[in-house]
Amino acid sequence: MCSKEETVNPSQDWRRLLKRGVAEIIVEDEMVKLLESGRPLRLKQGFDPSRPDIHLGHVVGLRKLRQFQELGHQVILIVGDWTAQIGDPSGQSATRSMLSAEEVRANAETYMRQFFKVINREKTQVVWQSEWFAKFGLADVVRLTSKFTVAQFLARDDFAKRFAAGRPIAITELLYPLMQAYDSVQVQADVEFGGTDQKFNCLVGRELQQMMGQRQQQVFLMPLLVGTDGVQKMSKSLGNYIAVEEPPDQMYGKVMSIPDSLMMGYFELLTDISDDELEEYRKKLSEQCISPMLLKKRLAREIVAQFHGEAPALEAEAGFERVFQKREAPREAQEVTRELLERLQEFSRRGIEPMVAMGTVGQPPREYLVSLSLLLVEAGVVKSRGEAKRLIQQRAVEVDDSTAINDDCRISLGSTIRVGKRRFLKVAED
RNA sequence: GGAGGGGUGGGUGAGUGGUUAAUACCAGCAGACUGUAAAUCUGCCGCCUGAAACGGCUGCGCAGGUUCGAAUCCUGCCCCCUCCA
Repeated sequence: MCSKEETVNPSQDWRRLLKRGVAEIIVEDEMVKLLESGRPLRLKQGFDPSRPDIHLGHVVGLRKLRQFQELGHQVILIVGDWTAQIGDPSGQSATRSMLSAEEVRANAETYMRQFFKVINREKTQVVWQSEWFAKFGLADVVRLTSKFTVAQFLARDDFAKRFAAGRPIAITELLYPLMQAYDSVQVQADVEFGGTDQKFNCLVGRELQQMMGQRQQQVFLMPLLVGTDGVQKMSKSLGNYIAVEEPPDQMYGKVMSIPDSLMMGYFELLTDISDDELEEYRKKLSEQCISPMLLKKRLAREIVAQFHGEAPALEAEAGFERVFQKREAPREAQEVTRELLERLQEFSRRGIEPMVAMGTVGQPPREYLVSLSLLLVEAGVVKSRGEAKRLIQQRAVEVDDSTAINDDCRISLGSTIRVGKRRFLKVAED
């Protein structure tokens, strides 16, 4: 590298954006030329409103978009209200059911609320696919499809695999990349952003643009974030995701639960920590002169702060330390009311002497004999009574720091009940 | 139009009349160990009653039927897949 590039120079800022946390740029040279031209670029990002939840996996790409925005480029957000009806075929086998117009609208709103937590709304243009596809006729469809062959589409990895395995590929699924490509034509995209699994679709966009006499868009592919399980890509259907709208303490906890091996990747893709610092951490980790746990706490803090702010992030950290490191009860827990206890006591009395430990005569009691399993079910922490009983048997339930041995249990006002590691109930004081 | 295969618990997938609430694996939950990491070990993993159960209920696409007894047999229906044309 020449020394010129190391100086802080606004016109060079974008060079960094092409390096960090990027899986592939097609075509990189052209991308560089575009950026050098100094013209504000039209950055296309589409989404499918059949699944409106944004998680950290999506955030990887959104952060990149945001960074380009900050250099003055324009984001075009495409609401895939038509492709939503087809269902995203990438990797998955299931054909999704069609959504009603209202559902799509509601999903789109939910999506955008989350989207703009990362993306600057001012520099974003939102367009709906129906703006052009609603006018599409069969003739248009024929024209569009006639430009491509089945063989071309079978080149796509997941189609090829399914075809080879004799598994079904719906015709509408073949339409999906075409529609996405046509979006690029409509909005005259300069760059399309997506995860590496979007490569094929984005490339179809390039081809179609060329056929329609437009300049080809560049394709910016982001690595897929590995989910909390440490194995598969983060996705809602696999349940290994951290959602953008997750409350601070949960978000913090989920980050803490990722395997150490993912930590540096998360730092790289999801935080602004400098490359130098990243390098330093990497080194220290491999030399074992930094505690992975402390480093991960920093990661969790950084991530939570991005979505909830500094103060809530620190609070989440304090809560985490309290509950999981010191094993104390959380500050706030779901409350069990006295009414519930009274009701349960009636229920479980069954011939046992009506009274156990009461308060002063004439005063309401401070302690109740209840069925613990029933209490857990009624409070909604556990699905069934059987499950609750199993948990008790497995010594997973604690009442005021002592393990509950059997189902019949004395519960006092103000008691804390813990189920497993993370479920808590607090009995009302009065 | 023809031939064949299949629909089983969150997923994959055994089971072809009775110790089958249903093998196994994955996921999940809990305990031990810990850093809510990894690895490891152990237990659980339909619902209800119960201290517990070899107690009851529901359950193998849907609806009926045969049988002392059916996920397993019969009838009808719905859905899916493959191959040939």
